[in-house]
Amino acid sequence: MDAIDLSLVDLLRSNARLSYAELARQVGLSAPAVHERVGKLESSGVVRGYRADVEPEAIGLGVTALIGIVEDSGADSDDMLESLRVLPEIESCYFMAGVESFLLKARVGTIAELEQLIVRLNRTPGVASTRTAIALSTKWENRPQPVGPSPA
Amino acid sequence: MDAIDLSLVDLLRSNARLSYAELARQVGLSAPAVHERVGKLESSGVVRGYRADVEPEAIGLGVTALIGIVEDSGADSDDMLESLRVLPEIESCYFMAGVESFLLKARVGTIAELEQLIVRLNRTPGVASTRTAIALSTKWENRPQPVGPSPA
DNA sequence: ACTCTCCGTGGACGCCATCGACCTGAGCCT
DNA sequence: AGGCTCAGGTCGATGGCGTCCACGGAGAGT
Repeated sequence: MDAIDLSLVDLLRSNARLSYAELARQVGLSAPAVHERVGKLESSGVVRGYRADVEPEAIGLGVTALIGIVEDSGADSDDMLESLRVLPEIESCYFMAGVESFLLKARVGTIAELEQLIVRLNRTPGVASTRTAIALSTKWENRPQPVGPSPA
Repeated sequence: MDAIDLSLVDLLRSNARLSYAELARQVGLSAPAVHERVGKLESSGVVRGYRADVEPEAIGLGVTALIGIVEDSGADSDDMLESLRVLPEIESCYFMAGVESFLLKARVGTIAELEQLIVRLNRTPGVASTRTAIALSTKWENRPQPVGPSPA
């Protein structure tokens, strides 16, 4: 993980479809060298994948909610995690410090679907209670913060 | 936005570096047709960009926090938004229903940096108070939920 | 029926991805 | 010091891909 790797990561975080040739020009190496470096970043797990960033409303996911979950005392967090993992609406899942053990970001199409999701969550073994906050609008999301040296 | 567009979006959400040729094979069109469709999805704003999904710890961003912000009565939300937007640590920003007008997801390297961020936030005009919850671990994040027809 | 438009196909051409062979410098052992 | 070894780079070649263009068919409107 040297400065060139950081630059590559930065470049790919801002545009994952850059060609190896273009990456090579940006960092001052040859295309095969960049190809090998990116391959290593992928297989070492630094780069987990490449995602298109899609306007959620356009694909029928206009409702965003953040849901805190309080666990039953004595509940098994791992079992709960498995129950949460199978719910596709839960896009993100954080294990938190505080009363609420988990915080979920969920995305659904309608308020009715959100209601169903909350009901399902409250029925899940180990869940003592949930607290839902609805996002009225998303100002921005997953903005990549530059981390490398300032653009080489 | 027909079924083929949805498939393309799904494919690109799970792997943004698929070639047009490969996309074409998956959806049963020719490469130029796919090229044009994806171009339209981009220029119409359905596809906002392509991001590499990077392990945050690997780039020195090991601390994730969620911060709720209560606004001063009479504060101008737009001015506040501009103040928030310039803070690179704030990866996501939602305008919420409830007492806390904004919910931020911030990522920093150390607890000390988080402290600085919180201090800065509390000094920002229009901010009445903040409430910070620290994520002990991220179980998963930005998992794309399939939305199209089941894989054609 | 004619035509306009949209959206696709097929062909062509230059660039890119990717492989293999070779080069160079750092570190280390004898 | 000399030389081995390995990591990590460049260079060159080739097959596939991206992308431009001209062309064609289906459906709607007049």
